[in-house]
Amino acid sequence: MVVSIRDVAEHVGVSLGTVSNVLNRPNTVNADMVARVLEGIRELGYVRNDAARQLRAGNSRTIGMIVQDSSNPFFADMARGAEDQAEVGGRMLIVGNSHQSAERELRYIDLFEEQRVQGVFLAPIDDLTERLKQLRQHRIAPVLVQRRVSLDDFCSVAGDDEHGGYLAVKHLLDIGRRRIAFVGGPVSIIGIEDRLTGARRAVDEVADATLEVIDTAELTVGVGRSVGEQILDRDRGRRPDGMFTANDLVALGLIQAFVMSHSVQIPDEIALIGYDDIAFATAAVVPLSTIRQPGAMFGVMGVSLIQEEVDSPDGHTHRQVLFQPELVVRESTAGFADPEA
Amino acid sequence: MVVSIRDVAEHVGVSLGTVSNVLNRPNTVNADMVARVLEGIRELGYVRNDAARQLRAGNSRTIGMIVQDSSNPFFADMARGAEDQAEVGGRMLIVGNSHQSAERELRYIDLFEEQRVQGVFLAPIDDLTERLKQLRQHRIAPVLVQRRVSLDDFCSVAGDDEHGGYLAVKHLLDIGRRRIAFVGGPVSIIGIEDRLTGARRAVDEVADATLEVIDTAELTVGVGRSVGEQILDRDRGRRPDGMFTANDLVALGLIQAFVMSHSVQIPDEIALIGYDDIAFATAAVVPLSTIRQPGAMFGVMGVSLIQEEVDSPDGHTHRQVLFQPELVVRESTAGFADPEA
DNA sequence: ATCGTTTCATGAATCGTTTCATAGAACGTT
DNA sequence: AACGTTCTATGAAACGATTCATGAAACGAT
Repeated sequence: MVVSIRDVAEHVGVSLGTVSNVLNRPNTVNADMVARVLEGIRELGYVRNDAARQLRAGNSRTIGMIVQDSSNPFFADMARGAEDQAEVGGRMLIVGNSHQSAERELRYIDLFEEQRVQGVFLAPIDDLTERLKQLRQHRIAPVLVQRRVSLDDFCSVAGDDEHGGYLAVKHLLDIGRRRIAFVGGPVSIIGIEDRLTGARRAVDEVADATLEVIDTAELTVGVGRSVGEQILDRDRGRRPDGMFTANDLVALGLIQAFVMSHSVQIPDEIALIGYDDIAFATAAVVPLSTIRQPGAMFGVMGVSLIQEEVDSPDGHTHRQVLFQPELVVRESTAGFADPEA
Repeated sequence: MVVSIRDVAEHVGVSLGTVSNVLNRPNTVNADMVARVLEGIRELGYVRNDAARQLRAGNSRTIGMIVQDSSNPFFADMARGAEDQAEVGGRMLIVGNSHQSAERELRYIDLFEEQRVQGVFLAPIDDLTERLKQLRQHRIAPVLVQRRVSLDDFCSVAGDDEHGGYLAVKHLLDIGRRRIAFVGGPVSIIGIEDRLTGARRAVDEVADATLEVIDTAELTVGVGRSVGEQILDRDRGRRPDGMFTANDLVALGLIQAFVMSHSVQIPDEIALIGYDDIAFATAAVVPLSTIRQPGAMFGVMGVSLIQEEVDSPDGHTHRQVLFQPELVVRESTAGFADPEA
């Protein structure tokens, strides 16, 4: 019923080794023999059994990726970039979604290890240094999305979050805001802490500026909305006049809350800036200023680094690729002096 | 170097079959034997080789999914639902992105077939009936996202697009619009044609209503924006007063174009309604009316159907699950009489 | 005719697991 | 003590591919 390489061999009247050679090294086989075998393969509808191939060859052709939140367009962009790059190298990408659960993250790592993927690309929630080193014993190359790791052990891809945070708040200060609020958390999410650090540095440069930190459990539109309502409950004087959110989703939530209330003008009373520059930032009620990160490039580069390590396991030295973020000014902070002007 | 089940057996001093039993049928093994073996597994850092497991067992524990556009939040929702449901059954989901290329779609099908996935969940671009039937020879269950298929051959999941299209345009007519435009295409995308059919039916019910069809090559924000600009180029009298787009992304693009022009009031001059109810529809400049589809449920149900077929291959009869769409009214069509009032 | 090369097909061995028929041990019953 | 049951451990066989040492065939040169 199920056609194996042996069936093809018998059908064509050659040895099974020859069929394998046609599949894997056609140039070592006589041209018309190749043709005959391929014909046989077609006739019998043979499809290679990848499990057997992998068992014997010892390696798979897949790369595993773990994202923390697939409904965040930024991660979706990253995954797309990763997938495109994987395809270039003739590999497949398997994507797992951890939903920011450290447990699910570990489960996926186990799964990927059983599958003997060539590499794992992930933004770790917990500290996984030891676990990831174990992966190496199965010749699996881990690549991280993260800035500060024990640099020597892994390749990594990251945005300069500290600088991004600085840029964002510097911009708020430049347009005259002084009561700054940072909305974000938890610290486990990559780079959040750095963005806050950068924000703090910018605030410290201006004498009368203050920074309030509003901690959140996750970074979603819903969270943004509820933080927004919480702000609306305050007396006007006690509200921030400039808010920097750890990602665009939260900012979009804030915008919704403020606009629906009809009681806060953006950016007049509160200026807003997000992070990532997802596609929907432009389409918001009030188009959102933000710090742009090249999401797809993160993915492309992450997978490239895996491919580098896999293709030359010996002469490989780990690299840390850092992308520079970029300020994008839209209406949620505009109608004022250009920051550079 | 690499630890196999045999190494574990030797290390613990039992037979290799016993180790396998501990892994696969622990209840048939004496309790303290189980403990000793597990201890050995831990000590040696053994990780099961899934390729070997699969080769011998004959089946994989993965399900393949092919999405047409992973950056569309609707598909992202679907993928998330599919993944969650796969995990419930202890399976993994592999997601491939066809970017609406029939060729890439076929490549992924080949790949999935080589991997002997348990099922494939996809919204076919081309007619794949024959190819999908071939998959059955490898006991791979195909499940489609699509309404009209040769019903007997496959399970499928779909939204009632005809009804959805009807609801959308009926709503536009109810608020007094008569010059309706439908924006969407190509027909290859699931359900587009049906949405148009439904739209047409609604228009036909009203004597003085007209329907203009604006065909597009894809369904993205960018396309929406350029259609919007094209509308703006027309004399005011020749513009539609109600527009129905084949998905929310296009509608968001239209909104951007209209709002940026400062020359068209939504919904006063042109009322807009989209399709899918992606999360960002609420957060748009003008919150978008739309036809809601339960994206995650599509994914959950699709994978469930695969599991049904896999778990009882004999007594299986194919099912077609149809989800009813729902009208969601927001500001892009509101400020008028409630459709039901 | 002989020899050396080159080209190319062969098939046994192997990868690491699961399965299953077999048999030994332990226990209760007569 | 003999027998039947139940429980549990054993290890050879099989899954389907790839690899590689081997040798046959074809060819050209001497």
